[in-house]
Order: sequence, then C-alpha cells, then structure tokens
Amino acid sequence: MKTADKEALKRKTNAKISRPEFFNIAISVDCVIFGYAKKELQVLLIKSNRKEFSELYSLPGDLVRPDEDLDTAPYRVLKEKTGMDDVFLEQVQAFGAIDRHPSGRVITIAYYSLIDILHHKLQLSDNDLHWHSVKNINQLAFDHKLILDTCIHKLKEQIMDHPLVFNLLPEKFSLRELQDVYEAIINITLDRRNFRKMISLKKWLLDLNELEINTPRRPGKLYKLKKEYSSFNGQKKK
Amino acid sequence: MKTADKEALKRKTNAKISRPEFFNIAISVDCVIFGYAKKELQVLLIKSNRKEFSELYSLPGDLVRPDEDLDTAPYRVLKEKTGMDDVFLEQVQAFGAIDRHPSGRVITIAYYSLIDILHHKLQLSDNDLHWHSVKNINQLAFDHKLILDTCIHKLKEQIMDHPLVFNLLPEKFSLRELQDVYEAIINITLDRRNFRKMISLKKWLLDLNELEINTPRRPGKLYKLKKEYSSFNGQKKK
DNA sequence: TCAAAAGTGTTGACTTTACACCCATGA
DNA sequence: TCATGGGTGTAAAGTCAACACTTTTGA
Repeated sequence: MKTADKEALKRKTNAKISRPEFFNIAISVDCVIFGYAKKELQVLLIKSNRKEFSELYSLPGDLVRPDEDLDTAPYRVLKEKTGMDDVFLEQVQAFGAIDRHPSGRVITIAYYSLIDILHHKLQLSDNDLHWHSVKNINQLAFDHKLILDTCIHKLKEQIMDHPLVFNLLPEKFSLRELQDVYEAIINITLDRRNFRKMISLKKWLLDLNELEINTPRRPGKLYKLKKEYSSFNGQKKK
Repeated sequence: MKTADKEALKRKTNAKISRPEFFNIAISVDCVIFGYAKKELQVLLIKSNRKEFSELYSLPGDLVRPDEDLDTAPYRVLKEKTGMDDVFLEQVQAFGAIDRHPSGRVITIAYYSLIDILHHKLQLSDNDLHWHSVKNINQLAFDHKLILDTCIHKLKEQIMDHPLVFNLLPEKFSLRELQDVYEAIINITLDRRNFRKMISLKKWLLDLNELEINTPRRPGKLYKLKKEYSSFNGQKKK
C-alpha cells in the first residue's frame, strides 16, 4: 500500500471513530453474584424497575463509566450493592445482541463473583436485592437468564481445577460443608471418601486442628484455604 | 421500595442511559485469526496505520456497528479481510483498560478464529495483511500482544477437549500433519503412538482409505473430520 | 444406649506414559 | 538397496470409581 493510501485509510478510520453513531452503543457490566445457603447455590437478584419486565428479576449491573477501567466497573457494582470488596470476580463473556435491551443498544459484559453470604461485611444496599436459589429461577429480565446459565456453566467447569468455592464459605469450614457446596454446584452427590481424597490431593487446605462447635452431632475437623491460594490480592492460582 | 421510589429510580436510569457521556465509549472487535504453515502457528496481522504505532503490527478489527449483533461483527471483519465465511470463530474476552486506545475510549472484544491458510477461498484483501509466526511476535500495537497471548492460552486449553485444530487443515489430512499442528500449538513434541491412540479414542475422524499423493517418502493415510464435529453450522461440539 | 454423622483403605477398571521394531515407498 | 518416515502393541505406573465398617459425639 502506498503512503498516500495509508493516509487516506487513517483519515477514514479517525473519521469513523469520531462519527457520533459509533458512540450510540452503551456498555454495561452485569454481575452474577453467587452465594451458598440452605445447601443450594444462590444468586443475588434485584427486582427489575422497567415496566417491560415488571415482576421479573434481573442481575445487578451498571453502565461502565467513561473514566474507569472495564474490569473495575463490576467491583464498583459489587461494592455498591453488597458493601464487599476483596472478592473473587472474573470476566465471563460479552453479550451484545441488537435487541437485548429495550431502551437502546447496550452491550454488556458479564462477570461472576463468589461471596460468603454470612460475611460480616455483607450489607445489601437495597430492599429489592435478594438471594435466590438458582434452581428456582426460570425467567429473568433482559437476556439475564442466558447470562446466568453461562456463568453457572463456567463455574461448574472451573471448580475442580481452581480453588474457587472457598469464596462461598467462611474462613473456617469442615470437609462436610465443602462437599455440600460442591454438590450444590455440580448437582451430583459425591462419594465422601473419594471427595476427601480428591481435595487432599490438591493440597489447597490447612488442617486447623480445631473442631466445629455447636453441632447437633459429632463435630467435624475445621480447615481453611492456604493463604497462597486465596483468590484476591492478585489473580487466581492454579 | 415504594412505587414512587421505583418510578424515581426508573427515571434516573433512563436519564443516565441517555446522557451523552455514557455513549462516549466505542466498541470494537479484534480478531485473532490463526493459521498453520511451515510447521508453525501463524496469525494474521496488519501494519498499524497509526503514527503512535508506526512500524508495529496490529490485529484486524473494526468498530461494532450499531445495527449488527456483537457476535456478527467479527464474522464481518473476517469476511472483509480474508473472504472467508463458514469459519470457526469464538469470543474470548473483552479488554477495556482506559488508556488502551490512543484516540479515545474503546473497549474491544476479542475473538479467535482458525482457518486453513491454503483454503481456495482465502484471499487477503489488503497488501498490508500478512501471516506471522506467533513465535516471532514480541510486540504489537495497542494491547494486542496481551490479546494475542490470551487467545493462544485459550487455544491451548481447548484443543485437547474440542475438535478445533481441524479448522487449520485442509479437508483431508494425514495423522502426521495433524500431530504437527498439535505440536506447533502446544510447543511440545508428542510420542507418535500415543498421539494416534489419543486421537483414535476421540472418534473424531473418518478413515478415507486414501493415501497422500506426491509425498517425497512413503505416503500416509488420509482422514477427515466427521461431519458431526465440524465447527461451523452451529456450535462447537464436545 | 442409641442415632447420626465423622472418619478412614482397598480393589479393580481404566487411563496415561514410555518405549522399539518392521514396513512401504521414492529416490 | 537405502534412507525416510509410516505404522503398530505392550507393560508399568498412575488415576478414578466403587464400596462398608468403626468411631465419636449429643441427646
């Protein structure tokens, strides 16, 4: 290509990027915030405030601000909605069908997060924010059911290879609780001995030499995740 | 929340979505188009036409049009640049650091694609478009090196579980060629017998009972991917 | 003392890895 | 006939899945 052609192309590109119609797409982030309670995987939903979706729930999200990195937007949403930071949060996928949003063109980038529902810092900011068992969710506003299903799928794929589910539990937990979480996510009951063998091979856990207290039956031993595997302060580890 | 509050929130949201500064973010797609030649994984790059990145290469991409689905944009780019459709193409990740683009706020969504460099339909549309061996790429314009590395990582993760690499080869190929492609991607030499056993366990291939022709040595048997595993005409299969 | 959950090992099936020789072809 | 790569099987190690009994505790 000759230099003159390149200059023409550059002008063309710059013209395109500054033409107003190419800024007619808004960008949002939507957060699939998972928790664990009542032996079931839960997700945080908010009552939709749009008349098109009255009576439907939707995922918490917000538009990305022009002055924030894409990846910080979901942390902001999470902090605003739950008061939590230092949480596991990972990008999943962008969703951008033309008609996914009734009030205009909005491309959204989905993130999923895992938090401990009983964490002392957790404070839902909104009366319309509630935990829902994922099993009971049939319909959501926008394309949020598709987003949720995509995130559940990714979660299932990752939990065997990465130390993620610990983010759903308090710092100290028993192997029984841990197994319950795994079973809730993959929806399969596991053999207790094989599960313990699998977990112990990962070398993720520290035996605290403590026992559960106030259990109705024989208490189990307590463990915690080794510090080097915690999901925040950096990236997730293998 | 009371109804009046909800109405207020709705107005607030609608106001935000239509305030011009929230459309100040442009959306692009960037395509990491992989090919295979000279026993190495190749990627299609274009000479950057921006003075900030003179002499650097970049990934082919374009702004998403307001009237196209997000996922069709990379197909359009691919068709424009290579003349190819019916190709494997999958979304990888969105990249959205504030300063990733020198001329303004652009969030990009990366896709990766696998094509047969020797396909008869392949026709590079631009004299500045060329194949580069991924081994030799140290620096790219924008954050494209990061995008490329992310896509290579995803490719490596997927090739053992999904019938993807066949998209890099002509319809008929020998097991030797197939093994070469795998080795080029994962950068490890494999044992021939174990490789063949692994591939035959997947049941992806159809034995054509044909032999290579015009080989300098003993010709190998030819295979092709079973139709039900081809990546286009629907989603990738397990 | 009873009920309930905690804790713990072994076996067989299968998968993965390492490894070497003969065969068919083109030159 | 020779050089080159094509084609093939087995044994050992490791991983995965199935399976039952004893122990500890609270009630």
